[in-house]
Amino acid sequence: MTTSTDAPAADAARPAPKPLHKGRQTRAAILDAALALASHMGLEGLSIGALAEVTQMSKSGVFAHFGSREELQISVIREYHARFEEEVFFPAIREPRGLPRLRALFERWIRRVSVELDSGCIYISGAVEFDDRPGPVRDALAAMVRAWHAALQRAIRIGIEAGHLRQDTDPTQMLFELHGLILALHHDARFLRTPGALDRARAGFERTLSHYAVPAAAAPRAARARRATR
Amino acid sequence: MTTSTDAPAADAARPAPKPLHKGRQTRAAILDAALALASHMGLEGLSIGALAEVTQMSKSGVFAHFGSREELQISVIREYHARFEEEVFFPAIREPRGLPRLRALFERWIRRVSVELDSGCIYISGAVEFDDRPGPVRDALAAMVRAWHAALQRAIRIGIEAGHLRQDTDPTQMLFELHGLILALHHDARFLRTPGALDRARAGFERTLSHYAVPAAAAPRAARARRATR
DNA sequence: GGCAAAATAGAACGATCGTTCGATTCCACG
DNA sequence: CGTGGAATCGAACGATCGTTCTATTTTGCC
Repeated sequence: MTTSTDAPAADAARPAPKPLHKGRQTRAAILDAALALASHMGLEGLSIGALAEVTQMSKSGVFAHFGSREELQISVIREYHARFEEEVFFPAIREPRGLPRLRALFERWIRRVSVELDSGCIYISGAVEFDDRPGPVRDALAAMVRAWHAALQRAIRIGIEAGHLRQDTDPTQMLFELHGLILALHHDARFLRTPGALDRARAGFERTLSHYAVPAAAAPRAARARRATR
Repeated sequence: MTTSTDAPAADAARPAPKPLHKGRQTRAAILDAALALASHMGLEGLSIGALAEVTQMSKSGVFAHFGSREELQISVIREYHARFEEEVFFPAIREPRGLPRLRALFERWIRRVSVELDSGCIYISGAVEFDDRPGPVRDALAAMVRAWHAALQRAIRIGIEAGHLRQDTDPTQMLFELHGLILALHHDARFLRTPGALDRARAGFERTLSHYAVPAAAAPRAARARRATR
């Protein structure tokens, strides 16, 4: 019932602040399955019955860990957020301030979104599912997305302070455009299955950078920086 | 494209004036309600019961017009496609070839997506809902989206031929970036409810154009007066 | 106006959903 | 080792889903 199929001894090595009762353990396993299921069927497609089948438990056994379907959905969102931080944010934030950090953030973001074998991005699918559905789930989801966007804007602002980005860069506008590239990648790769979408997202990033980045040490008003490819 | 059920015996005359039986009439009314419902709840959120309630009919009465829920969903997609053509494509295609036409296409696209009181874009929500759900609905949806994208690429290619866009423009890449702006607009306006998203999409379009459009000097016929960055 | 056909209503079905509740099994700790 | 509390099960509930079937109403046409 642990995340790894049947290797009971491997769990001991994990650094455990929590006493790691039996309950926590299976709760984590359920959440793991729920995350995989939600990324394929969407947050609204999450059903306790299907979750019980996957985890080899009874419906009520699964249910007892969350108390309601809504709470389960919110837990899934929080878990996704934690993993997103772990895989995208934390590694990238260790890069040097400015352009390198921004590059790392975008590259890892791209990778997280484009994996089709694994989960689709719950931030993206959830945004569409709940854009007309008020409630706690939507609130939780929006809070996470806003936090991530705020982190990106911070990285952009640092890039401006560091002199890597043009002084007149509007962080909100730049984030809007980068976010668009991610969404287009998600659309083309996962829905249309268009090959090469990943490279197009990268090319779009470079093209965006070619506008917002300072060429060398020029004044911000010299808008005609013609960099030869790449 | 009479793939199946709905045409009784008049298969031969497709563009014939519809006799407008009572059946067609109510079918159109149902489809109208279905479109409104699907744009709020998603294509998967479409339920025949709710549809019957809205149209003041019995469930089986609604059902009889489509034969299955899948066929209803596909009908909704086709109806949305028709309206999309009517509101976005046809008016824009009457603009002069090249940049003016491309501008009109994007501006109308933006407007169609950003109306929050009315329907959300089924192309966008459907793409997320069905990116992991093979079947006829996904196929129909993908076909419509691809047709729309093909039309946009055609407009971009014409822009290149007309000398309005740079000769080395990659239409697929440019479309990818424009599509990203639309998706970001949809996300920010409908989910995050961020004010000013519409203007950011327009600004993104101009910034994209400032890269792909030929500078005023090289245009064969005084392409466009270059404004000095607002 | 009458009549076949089309359109719609009504009831019922099996399935699945989230949720509740009481019984039962398991685990941790004294 | 035993026991109390946590964890889990099993069955059942009401609701809603898509779908089917049989009546009943309505419509279009001669």
